[in-house]
Amino acid sequence: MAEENKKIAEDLSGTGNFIHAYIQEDLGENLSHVHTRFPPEPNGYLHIGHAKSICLNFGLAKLYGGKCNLRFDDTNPTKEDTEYVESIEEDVRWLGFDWEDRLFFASSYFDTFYEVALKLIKEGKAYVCDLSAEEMRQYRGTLSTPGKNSPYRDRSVEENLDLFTRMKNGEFPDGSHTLRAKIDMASPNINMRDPVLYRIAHAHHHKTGDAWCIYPMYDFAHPLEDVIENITHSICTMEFEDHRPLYDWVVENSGLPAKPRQIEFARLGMTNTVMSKRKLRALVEDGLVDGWDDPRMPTISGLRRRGVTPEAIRDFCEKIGVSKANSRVDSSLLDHCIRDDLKAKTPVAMAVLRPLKVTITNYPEGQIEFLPVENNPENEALGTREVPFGRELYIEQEDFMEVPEKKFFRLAPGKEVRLKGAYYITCTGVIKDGDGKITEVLCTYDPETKSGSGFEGRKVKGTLHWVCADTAIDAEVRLYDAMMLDNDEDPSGDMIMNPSSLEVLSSKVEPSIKDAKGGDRFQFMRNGYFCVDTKTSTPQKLVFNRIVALKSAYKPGK
RNA sequence: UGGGCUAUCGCCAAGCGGUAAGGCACAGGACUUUGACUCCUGCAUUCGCUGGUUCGAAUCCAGCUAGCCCAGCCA
Repeated sequence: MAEENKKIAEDLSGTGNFIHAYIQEDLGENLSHVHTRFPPEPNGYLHIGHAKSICLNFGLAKLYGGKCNLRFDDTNPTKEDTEYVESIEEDVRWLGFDWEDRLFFASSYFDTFYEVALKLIKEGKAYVCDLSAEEMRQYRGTLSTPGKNSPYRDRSVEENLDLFTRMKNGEFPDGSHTLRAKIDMASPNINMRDPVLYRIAHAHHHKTGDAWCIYPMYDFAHPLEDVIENITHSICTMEFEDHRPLYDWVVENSGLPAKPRQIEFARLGMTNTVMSKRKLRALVEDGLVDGWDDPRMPTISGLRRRGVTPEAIRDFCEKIGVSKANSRVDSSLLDHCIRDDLKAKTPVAMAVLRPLKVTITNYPEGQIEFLPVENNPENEALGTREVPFGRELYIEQEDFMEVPEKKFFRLAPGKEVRLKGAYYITCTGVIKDGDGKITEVLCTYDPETKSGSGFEGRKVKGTLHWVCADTAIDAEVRLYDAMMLDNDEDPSGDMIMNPSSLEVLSSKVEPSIKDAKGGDRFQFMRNGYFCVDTKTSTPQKLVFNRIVALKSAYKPGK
């Protein structure tokens, strides 16, 4: 086994982040396997920051031939709910990870936690404290001054055992007593100043019901959970770095054999969005977004509904790397990963987001012809389809300029462009309404230039997408922009919702996609990637979410 | 002002004493029936600062500076 481990370590030497170095160091010594865990508290929905942790934990386990558990850290019943455990399971599974038969709940270890607490009391390492929350804060001292011992610190083992048992039996009200570790009230690390191990909470737990009225604190429960599950590497975020001495203290004094190693990494920050559970919940509760799965949300469910693939998210998590430095990843990297994943596997269709009517004056009235168009030029396996063409069409409003600016090589009076898969057309005039607004563009087409005919007579600079007016179907298209804009904060320091984060359009799409189902993805040529909304789209009225726009080198007005 | 952590290109991020990987972004160019994709090219004589050790330092040492985290009976 040791040889195998060395082999793995050698194969991986030089790979990426600092965690590998730690693991390889451990593999070289006494570790015969790698066992990690993803331990969310079921008090909210998962977001892309959690995806980073999920990819890290499951990824490391897979890389080293080990295992990764899904464990709910449900030690605070007042904030948790089964709604969240269900959504978390769904999200982790959707992301493509498998915890097999290792789905655990901290709450199922409550008996063991209690036993360890008893052991600590008997060894004089824990005591029941009667200080109120306010008093305890006073006794704790400050960042720069030591705390002082609780007057209850030297109770006898017998008294502590009696009191703790009565706490468990429900004889005391919330807040009246706590069980504390006896460590060092003068420690420069505040976490070591006799931390609370258990508190009283007469609350209903989503798993254990009313069986308990005392609940363990994170600092006591988490290391024990890791020990019980034989976790070798307990990976968490940077803010727990100061807790590591306490983590090790609990492990050491638990009397249990496993010795997990806690490793901290920097949580994900991203531009133009917020990642804090508190702020995301506020957006949902204030009705600023359409729930946790609003397509603008950085939640896994929001990204899923928007049409982002798990592959793209995994690729993103790999590309951002893992380190201990505070960072804020540019959201354009996520956009890139999304496009990169979708470009070859998504069929292309034509949709005109903001329609402008075009009449081909020399094309026979009433005639419709079907033109073959490839579904994805990069992926022949996706085949071709027949797209109807007629005298009346729609093109994109932004593809026409009555007075073209320099470098505008789309349609303009007297200019010729290609209609994708169809013909060259030349603009011969415009029709305006009473306000001078252009309502229709008049063109002629050249039959000789038919797509696929091999016409080489002349080149044209622009190729436009279009849709046949008679056969087009109406669709609602939702364009999303950044949910939050960086540097746009209110006085409280919170970011403000971007007022143009959602734009709803009445669009025209080609008839070939009329049977699209919720979750189906398309590239709308020259526009971006879109996904049929799973919540609101109906066969009568298709609704598309824009997943991400295409890149564009065209800079209007430049 | 106590303790912990971090500092390498606009944004991420490798690097672990032998003379600055990669990705994103950006800028040019080629190609193009998507101004997309793809392909080229460019993009840190320099690693928070200052000293020191060394033939040689982003890497070692010392001192400074800046940012983040910790005073929940939250996780």
